[in-house]
Amino acid sequence: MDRHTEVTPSDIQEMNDGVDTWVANDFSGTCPVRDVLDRVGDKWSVLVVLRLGRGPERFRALLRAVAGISQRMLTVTLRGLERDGLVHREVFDTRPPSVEYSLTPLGHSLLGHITGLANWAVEHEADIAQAQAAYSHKHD
Amino acid sequence: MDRHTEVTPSDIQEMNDGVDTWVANDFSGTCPVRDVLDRVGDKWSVLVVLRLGRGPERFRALLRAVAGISQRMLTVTLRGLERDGLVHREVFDTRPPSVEYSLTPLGHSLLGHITGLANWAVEHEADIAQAQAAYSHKHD
DNA sequence: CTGAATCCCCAACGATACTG
DNA sequence: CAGTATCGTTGGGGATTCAG
Repeated sequence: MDRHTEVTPSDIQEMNDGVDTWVANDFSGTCPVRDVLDRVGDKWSVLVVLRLGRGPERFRALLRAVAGISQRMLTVTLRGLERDGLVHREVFDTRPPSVEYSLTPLGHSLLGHITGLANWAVEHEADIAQAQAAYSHKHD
Repeated sequence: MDRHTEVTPSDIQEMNDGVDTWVANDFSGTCPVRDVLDRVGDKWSVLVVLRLGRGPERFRALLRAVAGISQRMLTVTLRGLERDGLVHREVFDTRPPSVEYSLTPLGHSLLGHITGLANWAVEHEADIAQAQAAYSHKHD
């Protein structure tokens, strides 16, 4: 099996301990998962991508749609996503100016996975709350 | 469609703008996705869960396995995951003491999704780098 | 070996005000 | 409307030390 091609759960189970280099190792170099996490793992990127998964949207609409995000952070987040090629920015020369953001094909390819995460979050909301309660109980 | 049951990409496309409350909205309450992000969206949780997806592992082994994590952060991260019911902690009364960490069923259910993310990261490593290069070029 | 406690710093983030 | 600029805060997390 060649690394940097595909990683399935079963592959992971099969990998040997000796020279595994795909993730979570102290190899000298960079870990692609670490990179993505540093990038998309911030406070807002996932929520913005998730929202744009519904379709293109303008700045102000996004600002209203994403709960709690500030104007500044929306700008910063969108710039980051644009820079990484996940989001496309299109300026319409109107008055007043309007800018539309949309997912690129790359962004869409990510959307599927984080949608899965979102589903998981909704589905297991209760389980986590319950686990927390049990934990608190065990530790006074 | 009832919220808090299942969210598929197609569902997302179909949702109306009026009273959508599943995510990324300024509704008065809590967003499950926001919650999970605050929890698992930290610097290390995903990598630790990913690693434990390969099988149970002891503290010291995890410390070596997860690139760059400090002793303190491994402890903190594991506590958080344990508290949320994603990780099980088992103490063996030996000398010296040994503690084994493993994924709970809930943790395994999450594993699938973040493995998908890991795959995506590996697969699109190059695309992102290329997008970044193009972006830097366009903006001097 | 596992892990708690302490100290400290910096980068991420929020609020606000200003511009084209 | 869509940003940019500036400032202040905070808490995440790294290094280190101590303990069972």
